[in-house]
Order: sequence, then structure tokens, then C-alpha cells
Amino acid sequence: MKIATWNVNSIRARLDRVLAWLRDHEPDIVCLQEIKTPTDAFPYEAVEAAGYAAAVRGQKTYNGVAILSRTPADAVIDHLDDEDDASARTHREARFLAARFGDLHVLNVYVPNGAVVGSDQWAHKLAWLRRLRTFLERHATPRRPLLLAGDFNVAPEERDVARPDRWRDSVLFHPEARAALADLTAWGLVDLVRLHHDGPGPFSWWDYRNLAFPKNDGLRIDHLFATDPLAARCTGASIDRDARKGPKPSDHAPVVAVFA
DNA sequence: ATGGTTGCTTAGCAA
Repeated sequence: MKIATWNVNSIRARLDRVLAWLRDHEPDIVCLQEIKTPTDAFPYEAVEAAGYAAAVRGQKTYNGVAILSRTPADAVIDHLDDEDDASARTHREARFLAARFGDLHVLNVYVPNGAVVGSDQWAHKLAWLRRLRTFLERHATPRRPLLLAGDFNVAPEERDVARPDRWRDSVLFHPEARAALADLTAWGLVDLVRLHHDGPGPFSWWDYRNLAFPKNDGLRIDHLFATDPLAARCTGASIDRDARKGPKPSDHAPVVAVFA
């Protein structure tokens, strides 16, 4: 069983690359973020022709998440249910999609970037991570197989950043963002890439600017987190840096885990 | 020291 997460930065701009990647890697489940497409404009036919069912929570222009799978999900939830703090923005934004496949729960998230530390978007990011933790507390248990996948827009540790001092004050590596992510995973989640790689690196995102990729000036902000019973079956995890190469790549690379 | 990129939508925002 192979499961991946990939921020594709527009499914329409990236469709050929995504289809080629599905052919080459034959994953069973893929969580996509930033599809930047309304739900009804998702390329369902091309994805189905490639052998995948698609659960989609789309949005025009921004955000958007989808879960592709060899077999259709048994059930899907497309929003966080904690809307009682008057955050209309959370309800409007397409950042959350959960699917159940038998006993396996897969949660796909696109955590807000946060723009600049101290901004309204920054507060929104921190609040969103807290809401996600509340969702887990209400609807899941660390004692059953669950995968929390996505673009978290947070690098957890020093070894997840090529140049930590340069990024320390940014929304991707600020101590408050790292603490919010640590609080989330303390619910009962294991970082699958860190089961198999001590680092420094691997990285999952490189800015389009400043020749960041050829210089490998990257961060690991895309993650696969699993509860213990699922992590115990994880035989490998890696980041497909090759998918960042060549013409018209996403700025993110896929993160992949294999389970016995 | 500065500026550099991409996608969506069409001048400016988000990342």
C-alpha cells in the first residue's frame, strides 16, 4: 500500500505531470493540495481514465484539496466541523478533506500559509491548526489507523530547513508555528519520513525564486503523520525530489509512504 | 544590496 501527498499548485496547470507521476509510481491513494479549481471543474475524466476515483473539495482561484484513490472512499467529509468561533473564512476555504477506506482514515489538509508573522493570516493559521487538533479529539483516536497528510506550511525542526537562520522569522519556521504543529502531533501522530531519515533534509518545498531548487535551499513543510497502529506498518517513506525537476514543476515535491 | 517565479485572472494577490 503506497500513499502520497503533493501540493500541485493548480491541478489544471499540472495535469500532465500528475498523470505521468501516477503512471510511474502507482500509488494507491494520493492527497492533493492547492488544486485551485472549483469542484465541478476538476479533471475527473482524465483522473478516472488513469484508474483513480476522486473526492474533491474545490474552490475557485485559491486552495482546493482532493483525494485520489484506486478504489472509491467509503465516506467523505469536506470541512472541519468546528465553526463556532465566528470564523466564516474557515468555512469558506477549501482546505480540508477526509476519506475513509475500510478501517483506514485519511485526512488531507492545506494549512493556511500565514503570509507574515503578526498578520491576520498568521492568526488564522495558528487558529486553524488548533481547530484541526479539536477535530482529531472529537472524531478520531490514536488507537486506530489514521493518516494526516498535507501541506502544513510548517517545518518542524532545524534539520527540516536548509538555512534555519534565514527562515526563523518566517511563517514557515517561526517558533509559534512549530509549537502549534507540535501541539497537533502530540495528540498521537508519528512523522513517517522521520522514521526512515535522520536528516538534515529531505525537503519538500523550494521557492520558485532565487534558484532555490538548484541550490537545494528547501524546507520540509509537507508531511505524512500517522497514528501508532498505522506507523507500525510503515516500511518506507521518502520525498520524490525528481518530481520538482524539469519544465513547469510544482514548487512542492510529493511525499510518499509505503505500508505493509 | 537587490531582485528573482509561478498561477489565476487580467493588475494584483497569494504563495
